[in-house]
This record gives sequence, C-alpha cells and structure tokens, in this order.
Amino acid sequence: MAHDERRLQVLRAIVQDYVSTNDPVGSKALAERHDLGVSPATIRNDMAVLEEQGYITQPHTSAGRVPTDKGYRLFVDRLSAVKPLSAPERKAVERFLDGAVDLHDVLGRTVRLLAQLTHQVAVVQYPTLSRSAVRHLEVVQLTGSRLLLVLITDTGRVEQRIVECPVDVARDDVADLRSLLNSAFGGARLGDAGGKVPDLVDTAPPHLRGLVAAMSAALVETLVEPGEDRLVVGGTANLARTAVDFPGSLRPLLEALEEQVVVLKLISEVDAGGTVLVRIGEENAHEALAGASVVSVGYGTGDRALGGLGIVGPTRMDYPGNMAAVRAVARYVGQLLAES
Amino acid sequence: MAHDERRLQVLRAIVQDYVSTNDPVGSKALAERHDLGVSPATIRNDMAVLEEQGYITQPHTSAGRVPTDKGYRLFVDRLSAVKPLSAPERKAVERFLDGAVDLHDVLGRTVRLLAQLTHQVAVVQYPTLSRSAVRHLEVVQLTGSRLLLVLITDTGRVEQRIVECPVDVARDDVADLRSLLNSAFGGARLGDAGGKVPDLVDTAPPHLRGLVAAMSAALVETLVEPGEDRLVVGGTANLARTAVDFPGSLRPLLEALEEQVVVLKLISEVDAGGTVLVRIGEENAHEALAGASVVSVGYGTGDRALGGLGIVGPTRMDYPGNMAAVRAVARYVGQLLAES
DNA sequence: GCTGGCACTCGGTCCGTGCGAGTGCCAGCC
DNA sequence: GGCTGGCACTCGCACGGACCGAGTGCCAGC
Repeated sequence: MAHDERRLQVLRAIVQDYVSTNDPVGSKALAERHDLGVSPATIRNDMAVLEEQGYITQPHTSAGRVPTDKGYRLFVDRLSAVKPLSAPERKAVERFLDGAVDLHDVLGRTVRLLAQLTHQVAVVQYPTLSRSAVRHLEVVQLTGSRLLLVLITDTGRVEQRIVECPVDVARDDVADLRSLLNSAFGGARLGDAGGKVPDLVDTAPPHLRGLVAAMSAALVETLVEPGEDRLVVGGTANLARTAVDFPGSLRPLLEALEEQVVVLKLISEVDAGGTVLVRIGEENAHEALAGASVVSVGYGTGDRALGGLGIVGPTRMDYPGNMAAVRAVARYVGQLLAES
Repeated sequence: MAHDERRLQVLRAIVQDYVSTNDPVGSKALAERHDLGVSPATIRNDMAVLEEQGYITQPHTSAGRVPTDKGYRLFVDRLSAVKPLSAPERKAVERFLDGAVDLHDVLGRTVRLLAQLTHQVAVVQYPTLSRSAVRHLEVVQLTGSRLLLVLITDTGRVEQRIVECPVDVARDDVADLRSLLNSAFGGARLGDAGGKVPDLVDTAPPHLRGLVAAMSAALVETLVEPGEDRLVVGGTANLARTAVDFPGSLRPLLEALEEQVVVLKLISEVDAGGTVLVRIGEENAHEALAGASVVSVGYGTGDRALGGLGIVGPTRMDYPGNMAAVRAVARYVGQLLAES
C-alpha cells in the first residue's frame, strides 16, 4: 500500500533528522526538509500512526517526535543501506593500519582508527585463543622453581604465564620440556589442547611427568579463563561529546566498558560471514547499555572468525555510516592478520 | 608568630571542609566545625589575608572561600601528614594483588585496586624497558622470511616484534641466531644494548651478519620508540563521579588519558626513593590537566625504580589519603615484582 | 484521502522578588 | 594590639508568574 510506504519514508526522515540535529522533529520541519510531497497535516496523521505502532514517541506534549528503539530497529533493518566509505576514508584506513609492527600495534591502531572514523567508543577483541592454533611454546626458567610459559599463536598473539613448580628444575629438563610441549601442541588448535593433555602426560618420561602436567595445566587454564579474552577500548573521549544522549550519567557506561566482560560478550557474538550486528538500546539486555547501541562484526582470515570488533555509542547514531566503517575496518584487519 | 600559625590552621580547615563538602566554605561554618578558638569575625580577617596572598579565592562575592592551586600546594607541603592506610585497607591491597599470574595481571589488578582505593582514575606504567635487563630472547620463525623476536625482561615483561628479512632464513640459522643474541644481550640492561650491537655484528659468522644486524636493530628500536613505554589506565568511571569538578567537559581529560604520552611523562618523572610526587592543577603544564591533580610515585625493587604509578583526579581531592594509597600500593607492587 | 485552519497544550525563557549566606568594616572591649 | 559583636551591603539562587512559540489533534472542506 502506498500509505505504508510513505509512513516508512516519514520514519526514515525522522531518524535522519533526529540523528543529525538532536532535536525532536516536528511535522513542519519534516515537510520542509524532505520531499515527501504532502503537507504537514498529512505527516501528522502518519506520525500519529507511527507513534501508536511504537516506532516514535514524543518526549512531552507539544514537542516533536523522537525514534524509539523499535523505530531505530526498523530503520536499520529496512530503511537504510550501508553506505560505503568515501575514497579518502578508505585511504585513511590503509594509511593508518599499515606499518604496524605486531599484533598489539595492529589492534591499537585499529581501535584508534575506528574511534576516529565513527566518533564513538571503539572496541576490539584480541583474536580468541580457543580458535587460534599454537605456533610455538617457549619455556624460560626465571628462578630454580619458577618457569615462564610463553605461548605464541598463529594470529601473532603472545601470552605468558608464570608457573610455580614444587621443586627446582634442571636446565636440561627445561629444554626437554620445551620440545615435548611443542611436539605435542605445535600446530594444534587451542580449543583442542585440553584433550591432548592426558596422552602427553602418559607418554612423557617419568621424571618430567609432574612438570609436563603442571605446564599443560597452565596452558589450558590460560585459555579457559574467560578473562583471558582481552579487549582493547579506545575513544572514550567521544563519550563526553555524546554525553547529552545519556540522560543520567556516563558512569554506568564507563563502568561497563571497564568491566570488559559485558562488552566482550556482545562483541564476541559474531559470525564469520562478515554480517554487521546491530544491537539497539534495550536489546542489549544489560542495564548500563540500555541507552546505547552496539555495532559489531567479526574479523578474521578467510572464513575463520578470529574475534570481534565494533563500536558503542548512543542509540542516536549514524547507523549506516558506522556500520560501513566497522565493516570496512574489520575487512582490512582481517587481511592484515592473514598476511602474518 | 601565633598569627601566621592560626592562619595556616584556617587554610587547612578550608581545604578539609571544601574537599569533603564541595561547597565554598564560609567563616561561620569554619568556626562551628573546627576548634579554632576564635570567632567568625577573626576568621574573616585571616581569610582576607589568605586571599590576598593567593591561597584562597571566592567564586563570587558573598560566597565562601575555595582553595587555589597555591593553597592546595601549601596544604600538601606543610599542613598535611600522609595518613597511613587502615588495617582493612592494607588487607584489601594484599588480597587484591596476591594470586596474579603474570605481569599483565599484576598491573591490571594494581590499576583496579588503586582506582578503588582512591576513587580516582588510576594509572600504572609498565616497567621501563630501558631500565630492565634481558632475561631471554626468543626467535620464532613465522614464515620463511618473517621472524618474531620475543623479549623477556627480568621484570617479567614480554615484548614482541615482527622482523621482516630480505631473504628466507634457514631453520638452523634461527637457532644460531637465538643463541648469538642471548649470549650477547642476556643479562644486559636494555639501556646498554645499543652499544653492544656493533661488536656483536662484527663477531658474528659472516652468513648471519645481516640477520643479526636486523634483529638487533629491531630490539633497540623496540625500546627506543617512546610509545613502547606502556601505560595501563583504569577507573575512568570515577571521572563521571567527579564531573562536577571539571567545569567544561571531561573531554580534554579523557583525551589526555588516551593519548598516554602526556600522562606517561608525568608518571615517569619519579625517583627511586619512594617520594610521592604531587602536581596540582596548573603545575601540570598541560592544558588538559590544568584542572586536575596528579599524585604519582615510583615503584621498584630495592633502590631501582622500574616505573611509576599514580592517580589523576580533580584538584579538590583527598591528598593525604590518596598519597597514602599510592605509596602503599607502589610498595606492595615493588615487593611483588622483586619476588619474580 | 489530502489539506488548511484553529484551538489547545506545554516546555523554555525571561523577569522580578525574596531570602539567606557570606562579607567587610567599625566601634568597643580585654 | 588583637579579638569580638554588630551591622549594612552584596549577590547568587530558588521561586513564581507571564509570555511565547513550536507542535499537536481534530475537523470541515475539497
């Protein structure tokens, strides 16, 4: 029906105007700024219907309308096309990310880039350990009984862990231990590492069994521990700019970002297909994020998702632009990591 | 002179009251809440003098007085004693920091602890590389021509760096390279590493010279690059709580904290003696920090300072308490790192 | 089904008033 | 000489009323 169609145009116009002006938008302004071909009065009727359906709301009588979470949802799903990045923007992405010297550097640059492109808080997850494979395991003796286990994954991630042994360890044993661990775990997905432990312990020379068990345990523990999936956060200064959009205080949001766990959960719920995920306001199912939207996407090499990245901002954000930025950055990071 | 003495008491009382109430403090309130032994009128005279000397100021006529940066400075220097942590607090420090599994973990806990104790933004610097010694250097071959150099310092810090070689490297050469590098740099202070490079390159077997030079260069570069002195920041949510103290916006401050360089400079200007450094407002010599104070101290093992840690907050802060917390945490972290 | 007109609502702003906290000054007292 | 009580004065702030304008809902007419 033509009616429905126009009503959606009205909703789109409302979202666009509200996002750019931050003022509740009225029927007259809409008629002026968009070529809807009808008079303000007609728009008013449409708006009344949209409000009844829950897509928009008025902060108070005699104010314009504002999109609800549901309204943004419809906008994202049906009324907007992800707009590609401009040429200079694409160039900026390349320039910004090239020249990174290691994983830490890549992710640091990524988060800064994303924050700069979107003017929002950016979040990047380290490549998930469980989906990474072991490239190398290194054992370094710190003191007689204290060993440092260093794990290097195929994604360039380097993790360390101190292991305290009950007794002093001989130098030669350290070397043996290293080659034992490497031949057992080398090349294996970390997700499968747990299963290999019993076998490894059984086949190890008797005098090394205790050691092997301890080190394997540390390895498994390192990746099982949920906190070990690290997160890089950047661009929190952008929150100050959008402070007006967060009624009470920025505090809960800042706390959630520091907490990491909350955000991590959101960011890591991505698939490998490169679909951009948008969670709007209440959809986030976490109180502190009720007034915020999260745009996230998985990055990876080929069809393998390594981790997620995305942005957090007010529900009143430029969804098409931000979705494009997030997607573009994820693609580029994926490429970059595939090279290494 | 007894006069001067009382005037200082008045200043101290003003600082204390203002810090706890956030209201400009008037002569009457002072007389009531503190046993100064004189009437409000007398206090008014003292306040007039203090104002003339620049220690306090009034936001507007007919308001109470507020300490100036200069006033806080005098307070910190002469009017306050660092008050020791309470027993439960000391206990919390121990409980919080024990059980850390590696350096990353230790510093992460430290920053959270400090933020929690002081209710301010906490900042912890990674142990400076230039003052650390090489415990072990590891070389891992990622692809034929791409090597990963992993540096493990005696402070438990692990740094990585990808080195691109012009030609493919043979497996055996990697092992040789590793032992060459370790025997050359092992145990050496990183600050001295630069000087050893020429010698090392000269004595290396001819076919490895190019490689050795490249790796040494990467090593030196890693620690010369100023950005490599990392910083952990936490408790930014506390900024939201103290937002009232930052007139304009939190933005500049958040930006400075993300910038890291600025804060790093402040935090790293510490000595090994355990002196707590306080920089108040304008003393920070950086615009974004003009309304903020920084309390910092060096942490280290024995008489060797490894790095700095501290807090950033509004000038209106509990200096004695925060100085105590910063000092106590630094001591404990120093001990913890000395053990490893 | 669209449109112009109209009455109505209500938040934001401006202004005037009153109040109270706090000050500076002064004369008097110890 | 220094402290004190008293007093006039200054302002910021909170309160309340008036006004204005944006925006709405509804209705009759095309």
